Amino acid sequence: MSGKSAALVRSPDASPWEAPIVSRRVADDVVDRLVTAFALGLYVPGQQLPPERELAGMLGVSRTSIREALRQLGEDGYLEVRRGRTGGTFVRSDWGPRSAEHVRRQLVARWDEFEAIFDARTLIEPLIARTAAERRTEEDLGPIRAALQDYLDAPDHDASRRADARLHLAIAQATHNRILVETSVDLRTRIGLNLGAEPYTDEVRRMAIRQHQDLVAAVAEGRAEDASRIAAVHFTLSETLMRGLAERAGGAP
Amino acid sequence: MSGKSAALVRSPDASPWEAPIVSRRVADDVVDRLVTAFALGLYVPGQQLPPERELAGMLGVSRTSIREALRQLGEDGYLEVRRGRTGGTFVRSDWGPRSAEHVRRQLVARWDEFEAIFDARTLIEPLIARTAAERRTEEDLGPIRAALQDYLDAPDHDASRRADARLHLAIAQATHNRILVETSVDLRTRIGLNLGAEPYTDEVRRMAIRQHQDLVAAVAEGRAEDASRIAAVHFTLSETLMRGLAERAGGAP
DNA sequence: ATAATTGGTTCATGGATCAGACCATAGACC
DNA sequence: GGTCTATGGTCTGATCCATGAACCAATTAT
Repeated sequence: MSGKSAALVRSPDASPWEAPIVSRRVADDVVDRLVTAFALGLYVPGQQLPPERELAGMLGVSRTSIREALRQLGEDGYLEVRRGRTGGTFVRSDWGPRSAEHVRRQLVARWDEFEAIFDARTLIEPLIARTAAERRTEEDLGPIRAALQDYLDAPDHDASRRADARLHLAIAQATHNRILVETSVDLRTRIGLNLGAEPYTDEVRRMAIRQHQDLVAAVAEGRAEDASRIAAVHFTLSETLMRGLAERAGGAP
Repeated sequence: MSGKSAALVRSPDASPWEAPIVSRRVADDVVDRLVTAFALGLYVPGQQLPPERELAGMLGVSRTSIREALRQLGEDGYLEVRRGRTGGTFVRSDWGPRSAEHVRRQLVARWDEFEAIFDARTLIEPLIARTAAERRTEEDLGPIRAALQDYLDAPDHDASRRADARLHLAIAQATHNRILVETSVDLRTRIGLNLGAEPYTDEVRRMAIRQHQDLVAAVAEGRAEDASRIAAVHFTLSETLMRGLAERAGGAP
């Protein structure tokens, strides 16, 4: 079967089925779960994670594996542990690749991945927004508006990121399609994995607030084309910001 | 952390992060790879798989794991083995759920999954077609046209399915985005996993031929909107066929 | 007949994972 | 101040998974 046709496997190769299989360890899955939770804003910096024994029970794995996962996350600077009676594992407030050098290396190493993710996102998120506008029910609007309000009220960057994640998640869920929700979460998580945080300035925040308001209004009123267009602009802004960050960090080719 | 807000987790729930982690075995990954290869038409019924030792080398796993995977696929009736010098493992010509009863059970069990997959497909594939029409280069057109020709020349159902898979893969690759390619392949594979084969009649084939020709023309000429529209119709047809099959099998609710 | 190619089987080894026990720390609580 | 308790830190033995290698069995090319 090495005679796979050259026509079939081309440059953006779809993971050729003969690629080596890497056996994933349980701890790696735990790491992915936790990073996803962080990216979704389920844990904010400073917040305490459940005790290791409880995490083990929740995820159905041994404490050994939980500890290995926490060790990895700790190495990357995502976590901080305190011992003693009120101790525990806490999310660091400056999590993610910390030094500029670290950012640069991350970006260079994963630049291709990066391009693909952002590209896919600016294509798929408008589709999600359009579909949400077409399908949203009254019950969908509650979580969406709540997340928007939280976003407007967010006192700091972290709260803002968290509300942003919840808002886009709620919109994705308004499509009533599990696969679209998963895709959206997956893209967001991959970006979180690669970077940690988007750049953030007051001007950016003002633009994002306006876009979020417009997007929610379009979805609520069922203006599908508007929702699609606004989402396209919104995620293009996000992409531009990240590219700027990458170029300032010297990571862009 | 059980206090996750009710607003955040709703009916099409995006795999709650606390769900138990299932440790995947290597053999299961091998099974997935092989089924994907089948769904992509890389192996046609009657064709011989590489020897176990060679598969082990290709996938970077032990022969033990390969054998376990082949055992599973054999149990499900996908494979047939012959011993001796010219022996080997062969793809069965009637693979997939074989009896109508089997189909019905499959459909009932996975009906929700099913709905979501088809729904996502009719949303995402037009996006892929549109993007392919916008971005395709001259080099992309070769594989696309070759696959279309193979589809037109296909002497039987199996060859037709194989060419169909290659055609849509080639179009997805013309988007030059790895994630879109993966998504398309993933959706196709999931459908293959759930069903094995689509219904197939001469009339369906005539319609599909026309749609494929139109789709390729639209992509080749860069008519993005046309490509999107044609893809929407095409995959809606596919969905309708499957629903019909499901209802005749008594599986639809 | 013999050699070659393939699947079928067995075994020893190392690593991953688990369950459980126990230790160490530091703050709560009396 | 002393004790209790909730937490992280460490260790051990058992079990299961995956590997690599050797060898057996069947079948056919030569």
